[in-house]
Amino acid sequence: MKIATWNVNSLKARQDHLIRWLGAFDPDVVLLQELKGTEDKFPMMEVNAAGYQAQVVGQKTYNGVAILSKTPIEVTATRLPGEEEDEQARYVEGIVAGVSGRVRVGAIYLPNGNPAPGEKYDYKIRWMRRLYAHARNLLKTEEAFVLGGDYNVIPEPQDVYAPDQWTRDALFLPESRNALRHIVNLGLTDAFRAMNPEGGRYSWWDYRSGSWDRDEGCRIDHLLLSPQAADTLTASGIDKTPRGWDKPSDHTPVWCELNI
DNA sequence: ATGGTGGCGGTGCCA
Repeated sequence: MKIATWNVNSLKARQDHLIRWLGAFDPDVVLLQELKGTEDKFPMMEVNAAGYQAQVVGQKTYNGVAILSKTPIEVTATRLPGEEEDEQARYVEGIVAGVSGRVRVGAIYLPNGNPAPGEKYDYKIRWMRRLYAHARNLLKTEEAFVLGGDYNVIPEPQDVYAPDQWTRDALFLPESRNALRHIVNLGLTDAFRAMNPEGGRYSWWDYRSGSWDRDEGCRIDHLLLSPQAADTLTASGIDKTPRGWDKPSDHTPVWCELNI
């Protein structure tokens, strides 16, 4: 089972890229972020025609997440628990069936948090604490799950070009990295890092300053696996192809393969 | 050096 995550930076602007990439890469499950539209704007007919069912949590202009799957999706959550007044569309979770078992998948769009310090950074850290609590609860099920998405956190210096330029950024502040490590230390596996020990591999490149052409990016899109999912991990990678297409998203898909 | 680019929506906000 191939599971991928991709921040498309507007599905309206990236619909053709999504359909093209689904056909080329043939994933079983895709976790999408930054749809930047409400549910009624989702191109359900085109996604269905490509062979996928979809569960969408949308929002006007900002955020928006979705799960795409070749097999039916049993939705288990449409928001991250822990802050009832949080209206931002940043989480959707469901259970999908594989050949030999089932896996729970969560699509995550973690707050950017800039500028830091400030209200937006406080929201980011609160959101990460909520994710920690939710992951801890999910682990009690002792089932296979994948929490994947745009985490907006650079885990280590080897995951960013010129880390010294990012020391004041919300994506690389010690408190952000500590909060992510706290979540991983519950017993989760960063799929890409587990299968690719080398640094200098990125999932996002700024539109500005020729970052893509210079390969100056950072790795902020992650697939975190429960122990039961990690036990079935056979491969993981970053598909840089769509980032090189005309009018691309600034992110490119990160994927893992599970024997489920 | 405080920009640089892109999406949304039709102005500034967000990333």
